[in-house]
Amino acid sequence: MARPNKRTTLREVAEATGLSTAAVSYALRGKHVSKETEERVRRAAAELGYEADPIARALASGRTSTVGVLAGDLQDLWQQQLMAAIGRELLAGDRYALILDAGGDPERELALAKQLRDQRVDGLLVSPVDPSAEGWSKIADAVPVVSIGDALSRARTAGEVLFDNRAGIDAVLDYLRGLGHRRVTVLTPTGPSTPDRPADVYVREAADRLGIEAEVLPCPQELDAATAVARRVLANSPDGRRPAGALAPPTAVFCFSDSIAYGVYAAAAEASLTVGRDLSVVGFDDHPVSRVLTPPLTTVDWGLAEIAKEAARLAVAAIEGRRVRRKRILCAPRLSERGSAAEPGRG
Amino acid sequence: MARPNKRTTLREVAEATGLSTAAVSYALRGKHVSKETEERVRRAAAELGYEADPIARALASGRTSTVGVLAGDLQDLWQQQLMAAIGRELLAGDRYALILDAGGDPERELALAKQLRDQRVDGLLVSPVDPSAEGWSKIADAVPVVSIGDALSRARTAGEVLFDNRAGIDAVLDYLRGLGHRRVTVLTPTGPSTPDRPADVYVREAADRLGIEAEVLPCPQELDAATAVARRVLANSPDGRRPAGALAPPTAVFCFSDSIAYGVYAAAAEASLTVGRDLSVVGFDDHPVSRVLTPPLTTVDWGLAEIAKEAARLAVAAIEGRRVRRKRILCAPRLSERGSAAEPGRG
DNA sequence: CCGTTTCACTTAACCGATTAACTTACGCGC
DNA sequence: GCGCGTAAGTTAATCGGTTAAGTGAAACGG
Repeated sequence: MARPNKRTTLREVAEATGLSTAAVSYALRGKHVSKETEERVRRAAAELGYEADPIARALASGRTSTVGVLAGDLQDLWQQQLMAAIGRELLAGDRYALILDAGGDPERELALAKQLRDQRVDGLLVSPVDPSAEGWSKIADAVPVVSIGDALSRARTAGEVLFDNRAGIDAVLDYLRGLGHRRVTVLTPTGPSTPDRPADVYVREAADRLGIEAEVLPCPQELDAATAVARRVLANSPDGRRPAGALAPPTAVFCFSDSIAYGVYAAAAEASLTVGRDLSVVGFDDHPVSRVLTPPLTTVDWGLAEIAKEAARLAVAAIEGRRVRRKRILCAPRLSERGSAAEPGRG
Repeated sequence: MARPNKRTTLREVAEATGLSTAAVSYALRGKHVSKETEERVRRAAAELGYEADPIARALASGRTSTVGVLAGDLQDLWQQQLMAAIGRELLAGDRYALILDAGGDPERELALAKQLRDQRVDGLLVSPVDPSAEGWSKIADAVPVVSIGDALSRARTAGEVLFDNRAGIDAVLDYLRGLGHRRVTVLTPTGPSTPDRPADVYVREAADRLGIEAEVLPCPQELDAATAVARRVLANSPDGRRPAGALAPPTAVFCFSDSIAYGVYAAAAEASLTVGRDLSVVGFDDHPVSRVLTPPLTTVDWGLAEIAKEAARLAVAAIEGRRVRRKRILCAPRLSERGSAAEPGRG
């Protein structure tokens, strides 16, 4: 009524009740005031439509009941799923999730993380582009950080939700080997900061152990780019049109993300190869759409819902200052065997 | 060096340079101070590693160089794409996009919008669950709001990016009719607040005009739920197993979103129907994955990149107080004709 | 009956900036 | 030499809360 387009402030509630601003502030947060006063204040606040200004509160108290969620690359379908799941999980716990996208740029990633820290997010969840960056350390000192997918090697984080990549790789390669494949191309995501990806090492180890000839190639997540890479992989393909000096054609492609696998599907279609018969494809995320492809993509399910739940739990625990049994959650892979991988046909 | 884990404040820079905090504040923002002083201040600030506290700044100035992006439902694949695109667009313009997810809940949507307004986002982009809600009005009075997909009927927004649904519906139904379809099921997204969707009306009008028998059914976006609905639609399907009293089976399904179409693909596969031969399916978003399906999904392309660009442009213009020629952008549909729709086979 | 808690508030400092209003000093025209 | 405009800073209020420290009165133990 009073001033149009102006919010009611704490002071106004104080004047309305004849109390001090401090009393009102305490009352609204249920701290050492009499039952009656609290009730009186609540009533007045409701009447005036008072709602605390989060910015002022953040400045004074240093807290915001807000959690930052930083995606390394929101273009990636799987990260989209992850962010959605985390957001929902946090919302269920009455905290606002602010989702930011680093767009795959390590510098931007740190800049955004700092921005969030400065905005006083109570906690920060990251699916990092560059987990080994120096900068994480200072950030993790100022706000509890939970990382997902990769451990932040130089920071003391509040928790980590990691994937047992070794087990996942073993499972997939075992499976392919069991089907009879001996020549597998492995497409791993290109990352700016990955001089010697542990995943690559695992692949080689597993391949050696199983007697599989594995060719590891970096591949972008984005569909068109992935398709282009896949085209090159299939160029030296079963029908014999293979350039001199090219590697032998793979009978199976193991993709480190389902979006990469989609690129392979697209390239296979162009080359008139039938996935699941002429070419086996295995993914690594279990994106919902993977079930709809023809044939449905055989992939690795890491339990997205639980990942989100665990990550949120770790963050909330850290925010509330609770200790937690295990700061490091290791997700186990479950192979979702569907139709896209089969025995190699003609080699 | 001085105090560990404590940021340098404006005051400290002031003391270091022997100036007042006001002078430093002005200097850092290049306002009426001498060149030399400005230089001196910059140097000192850099030396002390000073960075302005965004919260304090927001409280004092009311601005944040931050834009809120509110997704009605981040579970929806298309909105995921949209959010990613918008985030990237804004980042390119040096503004941070804070993405929030309302989870399809209209009340939560407004609560989050208020939260963002209170956090002093400079602008707000919304892909609304409930565009007709009262609450938008107060929010749009406090911060420039650009809505995407639906106009906020009760608010004075800073801009709108809408889809020419009528044209899209006409294009699709025209196309299906041209192929020979006379019996089409239309799956529109379930929305909590849609008592009489204009889209439904358009469909009926177009169907009447074209002599098509259209059955409009609400359908959730989420894959499993959509599959369930699609199963029911196909239950009374070409092979004759149709329950007594059921509607005649459609020869084509027109889905108001690609994710719904994915559900139809899944249900069709279960029923051993070949999409593009036994059943025609058309989508409405052009999600990247749609190209990878077998057959590739015929769908409507609205130009996601341009939508994001226009929305960001409108928001930025409003934030900077610039006037803009057209506040209302109407996106034209482009039918991406691929393999999922064909002439009806045996009916 | 006195000293000590405890309760229920109040006072006032503080968070870290921005910004309106005021002060100085200098240069300039006449 | 005087008044005036302007450039370059300073002072202090303000944004809207939180919170440590203080105060006065009632309750309580001995």
